[in-house]
Amino acid sequence: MGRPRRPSLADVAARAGVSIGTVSHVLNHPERVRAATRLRVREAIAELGFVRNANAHSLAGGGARTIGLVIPDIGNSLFVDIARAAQERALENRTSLLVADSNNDDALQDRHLEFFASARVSGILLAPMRDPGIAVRRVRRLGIPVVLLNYAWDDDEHCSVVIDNRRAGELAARHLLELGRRRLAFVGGHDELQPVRDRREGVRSVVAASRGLATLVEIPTEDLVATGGVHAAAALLGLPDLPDGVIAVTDLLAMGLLQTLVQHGVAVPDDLALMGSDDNASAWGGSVPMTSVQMHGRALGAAATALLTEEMTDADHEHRRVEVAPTLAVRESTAGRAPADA
Amino acid sequence: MGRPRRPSLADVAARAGVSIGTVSHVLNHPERVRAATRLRVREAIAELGFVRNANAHSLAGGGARTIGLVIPDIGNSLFVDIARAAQERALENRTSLLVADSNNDDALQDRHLEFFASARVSGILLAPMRDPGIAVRRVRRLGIPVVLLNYAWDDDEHCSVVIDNRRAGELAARHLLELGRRRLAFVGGHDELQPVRDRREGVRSVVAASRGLATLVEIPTEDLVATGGVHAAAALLGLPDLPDGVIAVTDLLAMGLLQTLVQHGVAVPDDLALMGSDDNASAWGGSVPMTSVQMHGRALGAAATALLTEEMTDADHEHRRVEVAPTLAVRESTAGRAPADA
DNA sequence: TTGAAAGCGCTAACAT
DNA sequence: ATGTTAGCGCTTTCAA
Repeated sequence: MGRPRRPSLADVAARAGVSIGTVSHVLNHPERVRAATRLRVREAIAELGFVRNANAHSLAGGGARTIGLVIPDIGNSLFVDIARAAQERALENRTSLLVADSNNDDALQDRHLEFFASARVSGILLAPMRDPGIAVRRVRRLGIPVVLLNYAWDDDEHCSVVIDNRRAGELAARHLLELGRRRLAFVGGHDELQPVRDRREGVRSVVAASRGLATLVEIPTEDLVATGGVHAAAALLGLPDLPDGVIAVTDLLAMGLLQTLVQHGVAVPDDLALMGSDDNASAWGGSVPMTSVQMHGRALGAAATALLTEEMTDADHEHRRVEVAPTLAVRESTAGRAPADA
Repeated sequence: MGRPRRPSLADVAARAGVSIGTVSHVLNHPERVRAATRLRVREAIAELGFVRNANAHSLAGGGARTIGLVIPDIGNSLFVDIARAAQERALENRTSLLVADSNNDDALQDRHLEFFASARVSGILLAPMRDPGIAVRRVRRLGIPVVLLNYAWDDDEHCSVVIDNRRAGELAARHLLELGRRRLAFVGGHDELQPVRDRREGVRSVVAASRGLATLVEIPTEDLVATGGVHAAAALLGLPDLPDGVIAVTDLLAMGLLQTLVQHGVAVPDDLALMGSDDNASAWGGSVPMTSVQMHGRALGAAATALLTEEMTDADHEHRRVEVAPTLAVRESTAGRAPADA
């Protein structure tokens, strides 16, 4: 009892019979210490179970080697992909990646930002659902680099990596038109969400360009997961004329649609071609593999981390915006059996 | 230019015309400060964009109010559920939840543990895939409480919250037997993974108890996601006698199986009843909703956080083990249309 | 090669 | 109610 918890540098130094400065050296500049001493110190560290206090380390000027990632939804595979790739890139630079989920809550997002800021992380990756507003400015004022992910925000204060969501919508609509579908529907979300808005714009523009060849009906949903799809399917079925080509703004939504439509005897893709976007890893596991617009989350995460790393290290860094192009993954839900899958 | 970055308490104090101690007080014990002064200080804080340095805060003895969660796979919905519930509970106590994904890599898991230890977080939730070994002991020696999630480790040094995986296996096997299935198959994973082992034991015990009524074939897979299921389906189809009841150790695996089996003309559930476990949110979105053993990740996460919080605050804390009972969610993949779904 | 000492930004006594 | 000051554990000159 009473044995000092949390051994400090001083404890290690005492045990190894050296000064505290020497211990610090074997931690940070081992080459400046004689091999024998180094060994002795390392033994003391092991025996004491010493773990360097990162707070003191950081306070005293040691580099932070931590980056924070703030995502709106840890259940969304796009952000999972982003996180995975970001972590891989971060580890290559010997830095840790911490993930904070803001659960689509702006206040929580701000809390997380503030937290990372107060922890003085070396950089932040932020994937906001809405305008991150002043919170992100606060962070920047502290000199902590922030890279915006998946959100187009026009100012030149930070780098950003975005998906061309408009193009995603265009790809989807064009695909259905090429399959001969004419009565299109766009299912998804509220206007408040930029990616939803952009994808819908893309769809609209293609339909508009068809000069009356195709029609478009838009069905908003409360959420972007399977439940929303189930409700939207009911709305579709209530239409006087069932669409023959449906674009869901997320794969989960498409899954919910699929399930309900099939239960009501609608043949997919014969009666109705259905597609999602995001290329959710789980979406292609169903019995009708889902056509989707791939968003390349891994590319997003990797690019963002690269930008952040550059900003963290290069003194003369110029803010840039990287666009990741979506691509089409054609599967059974639009193309039928024997699809030209990737 | 050269205006001092990262305003400190001293800067705020100077700007507000008070002492540094006063500023600290408005941060930590606002009631001890006259309203007018408080206001002045808060204005200075806002104008300067001051964000308290958590490192210094923690160093000087301020509570950490952070808990770290280490999970093996951020793509697994069980851990996503755990993380969500843990975050909710943590927020109720005004503490932040940081997630680190160890990507099924023991070395990375240790790194994350070490990181949280060095950051002197107030507690750690650890969901290990294998024996966390000495790394977790290191953390404990620092006096940081650790709660083990989803892993039964017999020692009395920490609390743990576990799923009764054996029971999960039993539930699954019993369900299939009750449906009249006799030729069972268990698909999934290597022996190295405790949850897999336990679930299989549960299945075996039920089959054994049937006294020859039922048979069981076991099919290992390389991974626990859809790909593994696709391969396993091939193995199933190659069997002299196709099983009529298949238990996949994860839902993703079951999804892969389903897709491939259906493509080969096997009717689910008529020819073959198929079920998974974990109750992956996305699994029930397919056109054949998947029967699954629900693992109640949210309950796990909530219980673990509660235990951790207790250990963090109560001086006289007794380590406990909480068991969360799995339950059956019967859906179409075993019961056919009009299932008795929850 | 090693030791001594001055902070880093903050909290919490203790004074006033 | 507010100011002063001694650390917290570490890094980093600077001296020895």
